Amino acid sequence: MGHTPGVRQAQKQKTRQALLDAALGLLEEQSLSSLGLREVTRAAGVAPTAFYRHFRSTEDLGVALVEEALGSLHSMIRTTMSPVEDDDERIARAVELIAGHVAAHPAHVRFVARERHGGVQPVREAIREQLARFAEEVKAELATDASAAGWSDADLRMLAGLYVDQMLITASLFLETPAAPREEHRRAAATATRQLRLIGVGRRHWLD
Amino acid sequence: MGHTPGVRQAQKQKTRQALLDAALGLLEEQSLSSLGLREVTRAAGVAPTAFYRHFRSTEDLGVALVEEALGSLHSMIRTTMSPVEDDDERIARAVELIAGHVAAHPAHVRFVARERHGGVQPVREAIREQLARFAEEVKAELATDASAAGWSDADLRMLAGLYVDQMLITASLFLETPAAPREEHRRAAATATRQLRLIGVGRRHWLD
DNA sequence: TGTACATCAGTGAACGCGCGTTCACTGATGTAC
DNA sequence: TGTACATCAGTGAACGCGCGTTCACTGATGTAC
Repeated sequence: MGHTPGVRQAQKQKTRQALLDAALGLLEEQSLSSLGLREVTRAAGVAPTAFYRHFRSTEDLGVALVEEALGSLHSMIRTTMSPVEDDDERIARAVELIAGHVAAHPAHVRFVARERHGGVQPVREAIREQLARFAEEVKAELATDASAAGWSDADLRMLAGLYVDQMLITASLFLETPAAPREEHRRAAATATRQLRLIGVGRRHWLD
Repeated sequence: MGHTPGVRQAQKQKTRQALLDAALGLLEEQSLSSLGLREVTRAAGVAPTAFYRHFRSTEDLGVALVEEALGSLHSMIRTTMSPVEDDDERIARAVELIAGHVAAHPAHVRFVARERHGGVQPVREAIREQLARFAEEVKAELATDASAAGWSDADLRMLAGLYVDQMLITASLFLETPAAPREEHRRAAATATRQLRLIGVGRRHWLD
C-alpha cells in the first residue's frame, strides 16, 4: 500500500479494535477479573505479546471498554431523558428505545451492568464517573423543564440519579429477557413502563 | 472429646464455614469467576484437597454464599418494607436500617451486588430467585396495606420490585460511601431518603 | 524517483509459577457387640 | 466398659497445563536527502 502515511497507524487501530471486540465477546460469559490476556489474543488472532503494544493489562483494556460501551449508552440516555417523562406516550417511546439499544448492543450493556459493581477497581471507578456525568446531564435537562419550577438542586440531582439507575435496571431486565419469548419481553416492557409512570406521578405531585 | 456423636459433623461444619468466610473475604477485591480453589483453602488454613469434602467447585461455594448472604438480607427487607413507606419517619428508619445492615455485613452486601450481574450463571440464578422471593413477600405485605385498595396485581408486583431494587441501590450507595467521611455518608442517606419519598408520593397519587 | 536508514507493530521461543484435580494415605470419630 | 472394625474429614505428593511476562527478532511502513 505504498507510501501513504497512516497505514501503519490504521493497522494498529484495527488490531486494537480486534482485541476490544474479542474481549467483549469473551466477557459475555465471565467477569473482567478472570479474563486472560492469552485468551483475548487467541480470540483476536494475534500473538500474546502483541497485546502489550495496545494495553498494559486486561484491567487497562477494561477501562478502554468502559469508554466504548458508555459512549454508545450516552446518546441513548440523552434521547430517553430529554423529553418530559410524565406523558405515557413518551414513556412508551423511552422504553422502546432502551429495548432497542439492548438488542443492538447487548454485550456493551452486559459489560457495564456486570462491571459496575465488579471486581476491578479502576473499571468500577471509570463507570462511576461516566454515570455521574450522565446524571449531571439529565439533571441539567430536567432543570430546563417547566415542571421543575420550585425544585431544589438536591431534589433535581436525586431525580436525575433515579432516572439513570432506573434506565440501567430496565436495560438489565431486557438483557435477562431476550426478545425470543415474546410474552416475557412484553411483560418486562410493561413493568418498566409502570415503574417510570410511578416515578412520573411522584414527580408531578412532589411539591404538593 | 470422647464418644459424643456429632463431633465429627461439628468439625466438618467448622471447616466449611472457614472456607465460606475465607472466600467472602477474598471476594471483597475480586469476582467469583476469578476466585481460586487453592486461594480459598490457603486463606482458610486447610489443604487444597479438603475443599472437595465440602464443595464441588468455587461456583458451588458461590451458590452457598448466596444463601448465607441473602439469609441476612432477608430479615432486613421484611423489617424495612413491612410498615407504610409514605411516612417520613418510617422512611428515615428504613434508611438507617439499611445503613446499619451494610455496616454490619459489608462483605455480604458487596457479594450480592457484585454477583447479581456477575460472570457465574448458577450464582446469578440463585440471587435472582432469592430476590424474586423477597419481592413476592414485599408484594404480599403491600397488599395488606389500606392504601393498596384498588391496586391491580401487576401494579403491586411492580411496586414491590421497585422497592427491592431501590433497597439494593441504597445498600450499594452506602457500600461505596463508608461511614468514615461523615459528610458523604449523610449525603448518601439524604439521597436515599429523597428517592423513597418520591416513590411514596407516586404511590399515594397512583390512582388519581 | 531512488536509496539508505529509522521506526515500531507483531512474532515466537522460553521462563518460572500457581492452578485444579487425582490418588493413596492417616488417624480421629463413630458403631457393633 | 472394652475391643475390633468401619467411616470419612483432612493430608501431601504428584501430574499436566495454561498463564503473564521477557527478550531478541523480522519485515513492512515511514522519513531524510
